[in-house]
Amino acid sequence: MSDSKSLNSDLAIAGEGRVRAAGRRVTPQRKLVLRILAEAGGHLDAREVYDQARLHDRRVSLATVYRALHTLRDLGLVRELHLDEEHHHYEMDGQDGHSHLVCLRCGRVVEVDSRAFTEAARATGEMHGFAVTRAQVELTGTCADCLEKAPDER
Amino acid sequence: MSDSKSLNSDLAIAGEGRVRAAGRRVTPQRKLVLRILAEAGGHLDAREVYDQARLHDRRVSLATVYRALHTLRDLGLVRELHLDEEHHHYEMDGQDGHSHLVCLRCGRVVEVDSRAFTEAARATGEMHGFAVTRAQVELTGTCADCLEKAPDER
DNA sequence: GTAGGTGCAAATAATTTGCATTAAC
DNA sequence: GTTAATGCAAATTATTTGCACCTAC
Repeated sequence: MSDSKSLNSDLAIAGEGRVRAAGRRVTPQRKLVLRILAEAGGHLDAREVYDQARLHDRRVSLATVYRALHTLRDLGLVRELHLDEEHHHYEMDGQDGHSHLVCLRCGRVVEVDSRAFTEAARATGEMHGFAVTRAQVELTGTCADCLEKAPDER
Repeated sequence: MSDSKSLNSDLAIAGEGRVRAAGRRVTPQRKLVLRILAEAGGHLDAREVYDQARLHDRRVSLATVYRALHTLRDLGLVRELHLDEEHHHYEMDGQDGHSHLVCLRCGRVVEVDSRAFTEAARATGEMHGFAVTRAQVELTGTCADCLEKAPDER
Protein backbone atom coordinates (compact mmCIF):
# COMPACT_ATOMS: atom_id res chain seq x y z
CA MET A 1 0.00 0.00 0.00
CA SER A 2 2.76 2.44 0.88
CA ASP A 3 4.42 1.15 -2.26
CA SER A 4 1.72 2.29 -4.61
CA LYS A 5 1.40 5.48 -2.61
CA SER A 6 5.01 6.50 -3.12
CA LEU A 7 4.75 5.41 -6.71
CA ASN A 8 1.85 7.74 -7.20
CA SER A 9 3.53 10.49 -5.28
CA ASP A 10 6.26 10.28 -7.88
CA LEU A 11 3.61 10.91 -10.49
CA ALA A 12 2.56 14.01 -8.61
CA ILE A 13 6.12 15.23 -8.27
CA ALA A 14 6.76 14.71 -11.96
CA GLY A 15 3.63 16.76 -12.51
CA GLU A 16 5.03 19.63 -10.50
CA GLY A 17 8.05 19.61 -12.76
CA ARG A 18 5.86 19.89 -15.80
CA VAL A 19 3.93 22.77 -14.28
CA ARG A 20 7.17 24.61 -13.68
CA ALA A 21 8.48 23.73 -17.14
CA ALA A 22 5.37 25.27 -18.65
CA GLY A 23 6.21 28.54 -16.93
CA ARG A 24 3.32 28.26 -14.49
CA ARG A 25 3.82 28.61 -10.76
CA VAL A 26 4.01 25.64 -8.47
CA THR A 27 1.68 26.64 -5.69
CA PRO A 28 0.82 24.55 -2.64
CA GLN A 29 -2.76 24.31 -3.91
CA ARG A 30 -1.70 22.84 -7.24
CA LYS A 31 0.63 20.45 -5.49
CA LEU A 32 -2.22 19.41 -3.27
CA VAL A 33 -4.57 18.73 -6.16
CA LEU A 34 -1.89 16.73 -7.94
CA ARG A 35 -1.16 14.67 -4.84
CA ILE A 36 -4.82 13.99 -4.20
CA LEU A 37 -5.47 12.82 -7.73
CA ALA A 38 -2.29 10.78 -7.83
CA GLU A 39 -3.01 9.01 -4.57
CA ALA A 40 -6.68 8.49 -5.30
CA GLY A 41 -5.73 6.43 -8.33
CA GLY A 42 -9.24 6.59 -9.75
CA HIS A 43 -11.49 9.42 -10.79
CA LEU A 44 -12.79 12.11 -8.45
CA ASP A 45 -15.11 15.00 -9.05
CA ALA A 46 -14.29 18.59 -8.17
CA ARG A 47 -16.15 18.39 -4.91
CA GLU A 48 -14.29 15.29 -3.79
CA VAL A 49 -10.96 16.87 -4.61
CA TYR A 50 -12.04 19.94 -2.69
CA ASP A 51 -13.10 17.95 0.37
CA GLN A 52 -9.79 16.08 0.44
CA ALA A 53 -7.89 19.29 -0.03
CA ARG A 54 -9.64 20.86 2.94
CA LEU A 55 -8.37 18.07 5.15
CA HIS A 56 -4.85 19.28 4.50
CA ASP A 57 -5.39 22.98 4.25
CA ARG A 58 -8.53 24.45 5.69
CA ARG A 59 -8.43 27.55 3.56
CA VAL A 60 -8.31 26.28 -0.05
CA SER A 61 -11.38 27.37 -1.96
CA LEU A 62 -13.54 25.45 -4.38
CA ALA A 63 -12.83 28.06 -7.01
CA THR A 64 -9.14 27.37 -6.73
CA VAL A 65 -9.73 23.64 -7.05
CA TYR A 66 -11.60 24.27 -10.28
CA ARG A 67 -8.87 26.57 -11.53
CA ALA A 68 -6.18 24.06 -10.62
CA LEU A 69 -8.01 21.21 -12.32
CA HIS A 70 -8.41 23.22 -15.50
CA THR A 71 -4.81 24.34 -15.49
CA LEU A 72 -3.58 20.80 -14.97
CA ARG A 73 -5.93 19.53 -17.62
CA ASP A 74 -4.67 22.12 -20.10
CA LEU A 75 -1.13 21.02 -19.34
CA GLY A 76 -2.13 17.46 -20.11
CA LEU A 77 -1.46 16.25 -16.57
CA VAL A 78 -5.03 15.62 -15.63
CA ARG A 79 -7.76 14.07 -17.68
CA GLU A 80 -11.31 15.37 -17.55
CA LEU A 81 -13.88 12.62 -17.80
CA HIS A 82 -17.43 12.95 -19.03
CA LEU A 83 -19.12 10.04 -17.37
CA ASP A 84 -22.86 9.57 -17.18
CA GLU A 85 -23.44 12.35 -14.67
CA GLU A 86 -24.18 16.01 -14.47
CA HIS A 87 -20.67 16.96 -13.51
CA HIS A 88 -17.17 16.06 -14.57
CA HIS A 89 -14.60 13.79 -13.03
CA TYR A 90 -10.86 14.11 -13.05
CA GLU A 91 -7.96 11.71 -12.82
CA MET A 92 -4.22 11.66 -13.40
CA ASP A 93 -3.45 11.33 -17.06
CA GLY A 94 -0.85 8.64 -17.41
CA GLN A 95 -1.63 8.33 -21.14
CA ASP A 96 -2.04 4.67 -20.30
CA GLY A 97 -5.33 4.24 -22.04
CA HIS A 98 -7.86 2.91 -19.65
CA SER A 99 -11.55 3.45 -20.01
CA HIS A 100 -14.72 3.25 -18.02
CA LEU A 101 -17.50 0.78 -17.79
CA VAL A 102 -20.58 2.33 -16.19
CA CYS A 103 -23.47 0.31 -14.80
CA LEU A 104 -26.75 2.03 -15.59
CA ARG A 105 -28.55 0.47 -12.66
CA CYS A 106 -26.23 0.83 -9.70
CA GLY A 107 -23.91 3.48 -11.03
CA ARG A 108 -20.80 1.45 -10.39
CA VAL A 109 -17.82 2.49 -12.49
CA VAL A 110 -15.14 -0.03 -13.38
CA GLU A 111 -11.88 0.89 -15.00
CA VAL A 112 -10.79 -1.37 -17.79
CA ASP A 113 -7.68 -1.55 -19.84
CA SER A 114 -8.48 -0.40 -23.32
CA ARG A 115 -5.25 -0.19 -25.16
CA ALA A 116 -6.84 -2.31 -27.88
CA PHE A 117 -9.37 0.21 -28.94
CA THR A 118 -7.42 3.33 -28.21
CA GLU A 119 -5.20 1.87 -30.91
CA ALA A 120 -8.18 1.41 -33.21
CA ALA A 121 -9.29 4.89 -32.26
CA ARG A 122 -6.03 6.42 -33.33
CA ALA A 123 -6.27 4.66 -36.67
CA THR A 124 -9.84 5.88 -37.14
CA GLY A 125 -8.82 9.43 -36.40
CA GLU A 126 -6.11 9.29 -38.97
CA MET A 127 -8.59 8.26 -41.61
CA HIS A 128 -10.28 11.59 -41.04
CA GLY A 129 -7.10 13.63 -40.94
CA PHE A 130 -7.21 13.99 -37.17
CA ALA A 131 -4.18 13.75 -34.95
CA VAL A 132 -5.87 12.03 -32.05
CA THR A 133 -4.32 12.91 -28.72
CA ARG A 134 -6.79 11.19 -26.49
CA ALA A 135 -9.35 8.46 -26.80
CA GLN A 136 -11.99 8.06 -24.20
CA VAL A 137 -14.23 5.07 -24.33
CA GLU A 138 -17.32 4.98 -22.23
CA LEU A 139 -19.17 1.73 -22.06
CA THR A 140 -22.56 1.62 -20.42
CA GLY A 141 -24.60 -1.39 -19.60
CA THR A 142 -25.52 -3.60 -16.71
CA CYS A 143 -23.00 -5.09 -14.33
CA ALA A 144 -22.85 -8.73 -13.26
CA ASP A 145 -24.44 -8.12 -9.84
CA CYS A 146 -27.37 -6.21 -11.24
CA LEU A 147 -27.87 -8.79 -13.96
CA GLU A 148 -28.11 -11.46 -11.33
CA LYS A 149 -30.74 -9.57 -9.38
CA ALA A 150 -33.00 -8.95 -12.36
CA PRO A 151 -31.64 -10.42 -15.58
CA ASP A 152 -34.31 -9.33 -18.02
CA GLU A 153 -35.19 -5.78 -17.19
CA ARG A 154 -34.34 -3.54 -20.06
CA MET B 1 -32.80 16.61 -49.03
CA SER B 2 -36.54 15.95 -48.68
CA ASP B 3 -35.54 12.33 -49.02
CA SER B 4 -33.46 12.27 -45.92
CA LYS B 5 -36.06 14.40 -44.22
CA SER B 6 -38.86 11.94 -44.76
CA LEU B 7 -36.50 9.15 -43.89
CA ASN B 8 -35.77 10.79 -40.59
CA SER B 9 -39.39 11.57 -40.00
CA ASP B 10 -39.95 7.84 -40.19
CA LEU B 11 -37.45 7.47 -37.41
CA ALA B 12 -39.42 9.92 -35.34
CA ILE B 13 -42.69 8.15 -36.05
CA ALA B 14 -41.20 4.81 -35.10
CA GLY B 15 -40.11 6.51 -31.90
CA GLU B 16 -43.66 7.55 -31.11
CA GLY B 17 -44.67 3.94 -31.42
CA ARG B 18 -42.07 2.93 -28.91
CA VAL B 19 -43.19 5.61 -26.49
CA ARG B 20 -46.72 4.30 -26.67
CA ALA B 21 -45.55 0.69 -26.43
CA ALA B 22 -43.76 1.56 -23.22
CA GLY B 23 -47.02 2.77 -21.75
CA ARG B 24 -46.00 6.43 -21.80
CA ARG B 25 -48.14 9.09 -23.39
CA VAL B 26 -47.49 10.43 -26.83
CA THR B 27 -47.72 14.15 -26.27
CA PRO B 28 -47.23 16.83 -28.91
CA GLN B 29 -44.14 17.98 -26.99
CA ARG B 30 -42.50 14.57 -27.15
CA LYS B 31 -43.39 14.25 -30.81
CA LEU B 32 -41.82 17.62 -31.41
CA VAL B 33 -38.59 16.72 -29.65
CA LEU B 34 -38.38 13.47 -31.59
CA ARG B 35 -38.99 15.23 -34.90
CA ILE B 36 -36.41 17.89 -34.16
CA LEU B 37 -33.72 15.39 -33.25
CA ALA B 38 -34.58 13.13 -36.16
CA GLU B 39 -34.44 15.93 -38.68
CA ALA B 40 -31.35 17.54 -37.23
CA GLY B 41 -29.43 14.38 -37.90
CA GLY B 42 -26.56 15.41 -35.65
CA HIS B 43 -26.32 16.27 -32.00
CA LEU B 44 -28.11 19.19 -30.37
CA ASP B 45 -28.02 20.48 -26.83
CA ALA B 46 -31.13 21.05 -24.72
CA ARG B 47 -31.20 24.74 -25.53
CA GLU B 48 -31.07 24.13 -29.26
CA VAL B 49 -33.89 21.63 -29.09
CA TYR B 50 -35.85 24.13 -27.03
CA ASP B 51 -35.27 26.95 -29.50
CA GLN B 52 -36.37 24.79 -32.43
CA ALA B 53 -39.39 23.60 -30.49
CA ARG B 54 -40.46 27.17 -29.81
CA LEU B 55 -40.58 27.83 -33.52
CA HIS B 56 -43.39 25.30 -33.80
CA ASP B 57 -45.14 25.83 -30.51
CA ARG B 58 -44.58 29.04 -28.63
CA ARG B 59 -45.58 27.62 -25.28
CA VAL B 60 -43.32 24.59 -24.75
CA SER B 61 -41.11 25.09 -21.74
CA LEU B 62 -37.45 24.32 -21.27
CA ALA B 63 -38.34 22.08 -18.34
CA THR B 64 -40.51 19.98 -20.62
CA VAL B 65 -37.73 19.70 -23.16
CA TYR B 66 -35.45 18.36 -20.45
CA ARG B 67 -38.12 15.97 -19.26
CA ALA B 68 -38.80 14.77 -22.79
CA LEU B 69 -35.11 14.26 -23.50
CA HIS B 70 -34.68 12.22 -20.35
CA THR B 71 -37.76 10.16 -21.00
CA LEU B 72 -36.68 9.43 -24.55
CA ARG B 73 -33.19 8.64 -23.37
CA ASP B 74 -34.53 6.21 -20.78
CA LEU B 75 -36.55 4.52 -23.49
CA GLY B 76 -33.39 4.14 -25.54
CA LEU B 77 -34.64 6.38 -28.34
CA VAL B 78 -32.29 9.23 -27.73
CA ARG B 79 -28.65 9.11 -26.85
CA GLU B 80 -27.11 11.52 -24.39
CA LEU B 81 -23.61 12.60 -25.36
CA HIS B 82 -20.93 13.84 -23.04
CA LEU B 83 -18.74 15.83 -25.32
CA ASP B 84 -16.05 18.24 -24.22
CA GLU B 85 -18.43 20.85 -22.88
CA GLU B 86 -20.24 21.87 -19.76
CA HIS B 87 -23.56 20.60 -20.95
CA HIS B 88 -24.92 17.53 -22.67
CA HIS B 89 -25.91 16.90 -26.23
CA TYR B 90 -28.59 14.64 -27.58
CA GLU B 91 -29.19 12.77 -30.80
CA MET B 92 -31.39 10.02 -32.17
CA ASP B 93 -30.15 6.63 -31.13
CA GLY B 94 -30.19 4.38 -34.13
CA GLN B 95 -27.93 1.88 -32.30
CA ASP B 96 -25.76 2.20 -35.37
CA GLY B 97 -22.57 2.75 -33.47
CA HIS B 98 -21.06 5.99 -34.54
CA SER B 99 -18.77 8.05 -32.42
CA HIS B 100 -17.37 11.52 -32.22
CA LEU B 101 -14.09 13.06 -33.11
CA VAL B 102 -13.66 16.43 -31.41
CA CYS B 103 -11.08 18.99 -32.47
CA LEU B 104 -9.61 20.68 -29.41
CA ARG B 105 -8.69 23.83 -31.30
CA CYS B 106 -11.70 24.71 -33.40
CA GLY B 107 -14.32 22.65 -31.62
CA ARG B 108 -15.42 20.89 -34.78
CA VAL B 109 -17.17 17.58 -34.18
CA VAL B 110 -17.03 14.87 -36.82
CA GLU B 111 -19.11 11.73 -36.66
CA VAL B 112 -17.27 8.58 -37.54
CA ASP B 113 -18.38 5.05 -38.03
CA SER B 114 -17.14 2.99 -35.15
CA ARG B 115 -18.64 -0.42 -35.50
CA ALA B 116 -15.14 -1.83 -35.21
CA PHE B 117 -14.57 -0.76 -31.67
CA THR B 118 -18.11 -1.00 -30.45
CA GLU B 119 -17.48 -4.66 -31.21
CA ALA B 120 -14.30 -4.62 -29.18
CA ALA B 121 -16.16 -2.74 -26.49
CA ARG B 122 -18.77 -5.42 -26.19
CA ALA B 123 -16.08 -8.05 -25.82
CA THR B 124 -14.31 -6.00 -23.18
CA GLY B 125 -17.50 -5.56 -21.22
CA GLU B 126 -18.12 -9.27 -21.22
CA MET B 127 -14.71 -9.88 -19.70
CA HIS B 128 -15.92 -7.91 -16.69
CA GLY B 129 -19.34 -9.49 -16.52
CA PHE B 130 -21.04 -6.46 -18.02
CA ALA B 131 -23.81 -6.61 -20.55
CA VAL B 132 -22.80 -3.57 -22.56
CA THR B 133 -25.73 -1.82 -24.15
CA ARG B 134 -23.92 1.18 -25.49
CA ALA B 135 -20.39 2.12 -26.35
CA GLN B 136 -19.49 5.72 -26.76
CA VAL B 137 -16.10 6.60 -28.05
CA GLU B 138 -14.89 10.13 -27.82
CA LEU B 139 -11.73 10.94 -29.65
CA THR B 140 -10.12 14.29 -29.13
CA GLY B 141 -7.25 15.76 -31.02
CA THR B 142 -6.51 18.21 -33.76
CA CYS B 143 -8.30 18.25 -37.09
CA ALA B 144 -6.64 18.41 -40.49
CA ASP B 145 -7.38 22.12 -41.03
CA CYS B 146 -5.99 23.17 -37.68
CA LEU B 147 -2.94 20.99 -38.14
CA GLU B 148 -2.26 22.74 -41.41
CA LYS B 149 -2.46 26.16 -39.82
CA ALA B 150 -0.09 25.39 -36.96
CA PRO B 151 1.24 21.86 -37.03
CA ASP B 152 3.41 21.91 -33.94
CA GLU B 153 1.51 23.69 -31.25
CA ARG B 154 1.02 21.68 -28.09
C1' DG C 1 9.26 43.79 -7.19
C1' DT C 2 5.83 41.96 -10.19
C1' DA C 3 2.98 39.10 -12.50
C1' DG C 4 0.36 35.16 -11.73
C1' DG C 5 -2.43 32.86 -8.27
C1' DT C 6 -5.69 32.75 -4.45
C1' DG C 7 -9.87 33.48 -1.38
C1' DC C 8 -14.18 35.15 -0.93
C1' DA C 9 -18.55 36.31 -2.34
C1' DA C 10 -21.43 37.25 -5.90
C1' DA C 11 -22.77 35.97 -10.76
C1' DT C 12 -23.93 32.79 -14.38
C1' DA C 13 -25.26 28.47 -16.57
C1' DA C 14 -27.37 24.08 -16.56
C1' DT C 15 -30.70 21.34 -14.77
C1' DT C 16 -34.41 19.98 -11.55
C1' DT C 17 -38.58 20.34 -8.85
C1' DG C 18 -43.22 21.79 -6.52
C1' DC C 19 -47.55 22.63 -7.62
C1' DA C 20 -51.74 23.89 -9.90
C1' DT C 21 -53.65 22.97 -14.45
C1' DT C 22 -54.31 20.34 -18.71
C1' DA C 23 -54.94 16.61 -21.85
C1' DA C 24 -53.83 11.64 -23.47
C1' DC C 25 -55.78 7.43 -22.83
C1' DG D 1 -62.66 10.06 -15.32
C1' DT D 2 -57.85 9.18 -14.07
C1' DT D 3 -53.41 9.87 -14.03
C1' DA D 4 -49.40 11.13 -16.42
C1' DA D 5 -47.53 15.23 -18.45
C1' DT D 6 -47.09 20.20 -18.83
C1' DG D 7 -46.04 25.26 -17.78
C1' DC D 8 -44.38 28.35 -14.81
C1' DA D 9 -41.48 30.02 -11.41
C1' DA D 10 -38.59 29.09 -7.83
C1' DA D 11 -34.84 26.03 -6.18
C1' DT D 12 -30.66 23.46 -6.67
C1' DT D 13 -26.27 22.19 -8.48
C1' DA D 14 -22.15 23.01 -11.10
C1' DT D 15 -19.00 26.16 -12.47
C1' DT D 16 -17.09 30.82 -13.33
C1' DT D 17 -15.71 35.53 -12.38
C1' DG D 18 -14.47 40.31 -10.23
C1' DC D 19 -11.56 42.13 -7.25
C1' DA D 20 -8.46 43.02 -3.41
C1' DC D 21 -4.78 40.66 -1.35
C1' DC D 22 -0.85 37.44 -1.35
C1' DT D 23 3.34 34.86 -2.79
C1' DA D 24 6.28 32.10 -6.04
C1' DC D 25 9.71 33.30 -8.89
